[in-house]
Amino acid sequence: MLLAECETVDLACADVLYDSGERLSHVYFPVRSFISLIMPVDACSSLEVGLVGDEGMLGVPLVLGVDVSPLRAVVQGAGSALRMEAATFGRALGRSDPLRRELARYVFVHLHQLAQTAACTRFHVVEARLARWLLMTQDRAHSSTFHVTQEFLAQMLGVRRVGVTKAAGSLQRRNLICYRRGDVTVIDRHGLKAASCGCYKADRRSYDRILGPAPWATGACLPRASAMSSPGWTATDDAAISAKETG
Amino acid sequence: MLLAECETVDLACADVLYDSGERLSHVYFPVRSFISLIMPVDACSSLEVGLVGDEGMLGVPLVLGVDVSPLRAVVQGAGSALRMEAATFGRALGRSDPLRRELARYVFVHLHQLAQTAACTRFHVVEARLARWLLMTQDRAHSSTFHVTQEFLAQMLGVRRVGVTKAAGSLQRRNLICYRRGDVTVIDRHGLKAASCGCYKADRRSYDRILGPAPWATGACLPRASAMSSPGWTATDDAAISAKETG
DNA sequence: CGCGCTCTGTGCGCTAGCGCGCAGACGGAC
DNA sequence: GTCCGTCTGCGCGCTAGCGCACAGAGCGCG
Repeated sequence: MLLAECETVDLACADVLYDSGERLSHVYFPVRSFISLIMPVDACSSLEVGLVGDEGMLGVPLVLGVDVSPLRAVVQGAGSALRMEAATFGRALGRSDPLRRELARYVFVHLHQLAQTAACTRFHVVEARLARWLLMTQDRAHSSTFHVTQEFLAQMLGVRRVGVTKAAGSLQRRNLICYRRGDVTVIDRHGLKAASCGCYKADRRSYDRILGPAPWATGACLPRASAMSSPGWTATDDAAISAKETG
Repeated sequence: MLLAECETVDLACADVLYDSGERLSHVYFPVRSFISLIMPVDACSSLEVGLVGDEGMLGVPLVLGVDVSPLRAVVQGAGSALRMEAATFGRALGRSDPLRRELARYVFVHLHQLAQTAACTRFHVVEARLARWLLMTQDRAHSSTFHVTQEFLAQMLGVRRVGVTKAAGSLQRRNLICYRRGDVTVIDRHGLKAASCGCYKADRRSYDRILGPAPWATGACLPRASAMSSPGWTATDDAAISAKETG
């Protein structure tokens, strides 16, 4: 029902869907794309505080009845997404109690992730944070290979590029990833988890607990999050990834 | 209407209203007390990610339909608060659309504050963060003097006690505050703002924009936030503080 | 009055990460 | 093949904050 009022759009890498302080014109439901939520702090520093893929939605403030975003939304993985006018979304929200309830739960997960990120950013070393970031991205890219430059990563983690170079080099030497000119491949997902801080697992646990099986954990259509996620992703990759999740 | 279903409780300093992962039995509306929201990361480190006084409420997850809290809530300023059973609160929420809308806006502000804190914690030096913290606390204590040890502050800011000692010493030498065995007095609020990072002002702007005049900005009963705040606080201090806010 | 607890201040060696600048490596465009 | 832009790797000096340990200062309590 919700999908009927959406239009499909293709998002290109580095597109800015909205900037900090801007009005939200649409909500987005990524299908194969995924998007970074970035908190700018001054002209040259910023920090990623959230990552949205087909497990979530972009436009949390609209769920809360506010039409400006404190965060910048930057497309990090190109691909398709469904989107809906803010006003249409507001009406849909008003009509459907279950939708409102489901999205409220998603807001909670987002909130939890924010708090987790705040603490993680404060206490954990770059290498562990990088490992966490790679795992999160892999989940949303539904692929163990994706494109991301160290410069971009540095912006996300709020560190210097050199810091990323060192951390990535270390992970590569330990045969956990392979990094070649912007193309990362996760080789040893299990090892990467061990190298990451507990924050990755904490995020996942929170999501699964509140919203049930996520796109990365099941091959079937999501029973509870169906309103938020979208059909169209292939189950094969996810299942392959999930099979390794036992660690 | 909401107040009728609340009971008044007295909160003592260092009371833990709920711990991370615990079920939320009540929501709280601080009257003269204020409460720190803390994200524990491991046994010995934690980070304050929110502060709730009479301008807000404790129990955001319940607004979102989730009954566990990812955060620990510790009473930081002793005093009275109104509280309400989680179930009763849920019913009230279901009955009143305006209440739900108002609280959703508060959740948004909380969310914004979380993101702000994440970035602040990453980029700003201890001294600036301390200044921000003191200003936030002064707002909620409705007094320029309050009790807080450096040890506690260190926990909140996620740094060593020594770091706080140095930062507080610096602020004191600059005649912005007076620190004597756990009793802090803000002497020069304006100067303290200058010494703090922009995050304090950003928080305030966000609150005022979304929820309108807060208890710290007006002597009248809040027109929009009345469901969340409570009568009983004296306007004099706030007015006195507000008078200096022009900076 | 003196004991003991709590809170603050300091010193020292260490590390992670910063700012800057530069060199090499890869790869697409012409 | 050559050129040039992009991406990665490294060196160097520096700072903020860490871990640890200890000294003094205020204050309540017996």
